[in-house]
Amino acid sequence: MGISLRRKETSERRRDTILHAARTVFARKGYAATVVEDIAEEAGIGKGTLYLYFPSKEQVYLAALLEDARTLDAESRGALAEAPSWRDALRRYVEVRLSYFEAHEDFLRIYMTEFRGMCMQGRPLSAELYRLAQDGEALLAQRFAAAAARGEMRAADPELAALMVSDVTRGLIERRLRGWGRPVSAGDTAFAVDMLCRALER
Amino acid sequence: MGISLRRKETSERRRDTILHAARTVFARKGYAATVVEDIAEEAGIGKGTLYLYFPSKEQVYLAALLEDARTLDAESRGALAEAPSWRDALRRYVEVRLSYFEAHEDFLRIYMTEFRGMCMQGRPLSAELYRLAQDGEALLAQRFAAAAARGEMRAADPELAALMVSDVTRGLIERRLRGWGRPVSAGDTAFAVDMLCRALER
DNA sequence: ATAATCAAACTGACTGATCAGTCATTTTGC
DNA sequence: GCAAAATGACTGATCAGTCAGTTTGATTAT
Repeated sequence: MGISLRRKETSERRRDTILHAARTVFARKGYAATVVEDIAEEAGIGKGTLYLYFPSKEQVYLAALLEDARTLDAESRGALAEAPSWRDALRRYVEVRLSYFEAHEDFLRIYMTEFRGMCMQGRPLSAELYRLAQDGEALLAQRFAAAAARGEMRAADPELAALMVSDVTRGLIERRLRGWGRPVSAGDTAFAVDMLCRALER
Repeated sequence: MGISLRRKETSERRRDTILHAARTVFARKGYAATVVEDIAEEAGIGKGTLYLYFPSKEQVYLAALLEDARTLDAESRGALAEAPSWRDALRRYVEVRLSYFEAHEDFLRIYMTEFRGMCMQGRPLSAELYRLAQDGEALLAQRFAAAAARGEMRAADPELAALMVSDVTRGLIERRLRGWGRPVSAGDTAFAVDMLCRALER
């Protein structure tokens, strides 16, 4: 019993090690160019061992994404819960996402590049990932709807408003990543938030 | 001479056939999953023949994108040139891009999925494609700057404003493509344009 | 304390499949 | 009759996933 527990611990730690390595390598080389052995090497284990923890390359990839997606979702929820007004909610939403992606550039890089592409290829990948990807927007939409109902902001289509906020945020993030085009500064973020607030003002 | 001219004509037509086929197949299966033979088959030629017209799979891919990117750029320019006010420019910009992508879903699918991913992988692909991808936004930014200088709209950062318009447009397009999430209607587009105008009003 | 045992964990050489690009040969149409 | 165009079988490289063999370390026997 004590034994099996210790076993479980080290086994989970190893799983994490693999996921961490996978994020690093996938982020650096992209999904297609990453070879499973690269991940194993980065994790300091043999290729065969990796397959004891995950059934396929794709599952490693999705698991790496999922973990981060869950954390980001939790942080988004926290930020929105604390926001007193819809303006605060909007600002926090943008800020929390920008800072999360800044602190987890690996995740960002993977998410932005391949996952979205895979999504659009229509391949059914992970129901939970799809859900998490939408939950952030849905949460913001709820806040907007409540505020609109209270007459605090423009009443038209809170859902689409949330989607717009989300799109602008994604734009800010992507532009920070991309090697070309205008890099986005902190001031730009404030400006974008301000513009979005204006658009939604009563 | 007459001969070489006719040769040139058919040769260019064949090139176009290949590009057309490539768009279809890349759009359906994605870059990685597409096999060069698929493209050749779709074009009704042998694989070897394809390599007489293009040096590599990647170059076929980029050429297919480039052609559409040029057309889209031209249409965007036309639309913006005719717009009397900055509001019209904004609306037309969104509309022309949405309708272009709607009429060329293949292009859209390729562009949205793989090209942007490749960009973010930092691989140097095609200077002209990079330029074209930015030109649309730059043009809109110019219009905004001129309008702002004339005091017709809010004077703050026309460039970032154009980026935001571009991001929202992209969001509308992507949501129309993706199999999940809220599908975007024509009314949504009008709403988004309206919101963006409000954000930029004096 | 030390050795023997054994199952679970680990490993990396191997396999089968895939595919970009080539080139010796065939076809076309002038 | 011939040069340009077209072809598709072939090659070499790559890689996901497997599995026969090795290591580890906990447990039991001496």
